[in-house]
Amino acid sequence: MGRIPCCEKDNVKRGQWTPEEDNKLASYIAQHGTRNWRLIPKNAGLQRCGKSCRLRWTNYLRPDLKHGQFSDAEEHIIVKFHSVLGNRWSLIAAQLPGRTDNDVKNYWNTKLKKKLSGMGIDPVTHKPFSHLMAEITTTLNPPQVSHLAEAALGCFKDEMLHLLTKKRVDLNQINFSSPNPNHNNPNNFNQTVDNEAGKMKLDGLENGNGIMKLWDMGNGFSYGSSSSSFGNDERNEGSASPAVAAWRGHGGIRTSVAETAAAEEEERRKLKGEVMDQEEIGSEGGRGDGTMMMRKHHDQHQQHAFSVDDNDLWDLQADDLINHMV
DNA sequence: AACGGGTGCAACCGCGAATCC
DNA sequence: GGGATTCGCGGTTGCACCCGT
Repeated sequence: MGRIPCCEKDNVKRGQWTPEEDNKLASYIAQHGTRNWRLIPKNAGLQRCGKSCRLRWTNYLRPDLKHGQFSDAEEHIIVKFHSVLGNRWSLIAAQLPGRTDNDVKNYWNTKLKKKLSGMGIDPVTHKPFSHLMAEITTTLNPPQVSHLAEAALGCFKDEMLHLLTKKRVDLNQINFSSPNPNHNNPNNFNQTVDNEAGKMKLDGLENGNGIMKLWDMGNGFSYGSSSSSFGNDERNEGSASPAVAAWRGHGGIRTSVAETAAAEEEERRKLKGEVMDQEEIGSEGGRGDGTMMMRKHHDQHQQHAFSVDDNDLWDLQADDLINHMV
C-alpha cells in the first residue's frame, strides 16, 4: 500500500544542484520546453527526478526570476495579500513578478511573520494580539478565560511585553467589556467559539458584494498611523477563508488552468500597475472578475489603506520591533 | 579558535487537483 | 466514466552560513 513514489529513488540524485546539472536542465528546457517533467531528466541526461527538476527550474533557473532582497513595496504586497488570502503562496507570488511561491513563503516565515509579531499583530489573523485577547474574554466563560489567558500570555509574552513597553496600545484603554452585548449577561456566556465563528462567517458572506468586512477593535489600533493601515481596511473577521470563498463566489481568483497565460499576465500587469502606480488606476475601466473587484476595493481605499510613506510602524527598525526587552 | 544557537534558503515530501488515455 | 499519470501547492526539513559567547 502507500503512495507510489514519483520516481525510482535508488537511481536518483538528491540534494544541492551542481552548476553542470543546472546547465543541462536549462539548456534542455530552452530547446524543448517543459512539456513532460518526468521525461525531462531522462532526456536531459540528469539523474534527478522530474519533480526535482521542475522545482529547480521554477524556483531558481527560470530566466524571469528576480533574485535578491524583497523591496518594501513587495513586503507590503505580501502582507496585504496574506491578510486576505492566507497561506496561498502561489496566489500571493503571482502578484509579485519574478518571485516564486517558495520565495514568498520563505520570506514570510523568516522575516515578515516575526516583524508582524514584533508589531503586536498576530500574523495568522492579522489582528492585534490585544484584540484577540479581548475576543477571548467575550466568547468564553470566566474560568476558561482565565486558563486560556494564562496560556496565551505564555505564548504571547513577548508580544504583550512589546505592547506594554512600546505603548502602542494602552491596555487601560482596551475595552474588555467589548461590543458584544452578551458579555454583560452571565447567562449568555455559554456562547461558544463555534457560534461566534459562525457569525463571523455569515458576516463575511453576507456583507454584500463579497467584500471582506472591516473588523473594528474599537480602540483605534491600526497597522500604521491613524490615517493609514498596513493591511486592507476591510479585514475579514477571523480566518480569511470565508471571505475568500465569498470573494471567489463573485468570480474572485482565477484558479482554472483553462485561464490562459495571457489573461494571467494581463492580470498580473494590472495588479502590478495597481501597486506601482496607484495614481493612474482610478480612471481605468472595470472588469468582471475578482481581480478587478480587489482592485476596485483597493481603489476605494488606496488613499489610506496602502500608503508606504505614512506608515511609521512599518518603518521601525527590526531591532526596535523585536528586541523590546530592556 | 572552537562551539552552539539562530537564521535563511534550497530542496524534499505528501496530498489534492487536473489532465490524459 | 474511471483509473493512471502528471502537475502544482503548501508544509516541512536539511544544511550552510553567521554571530555571539
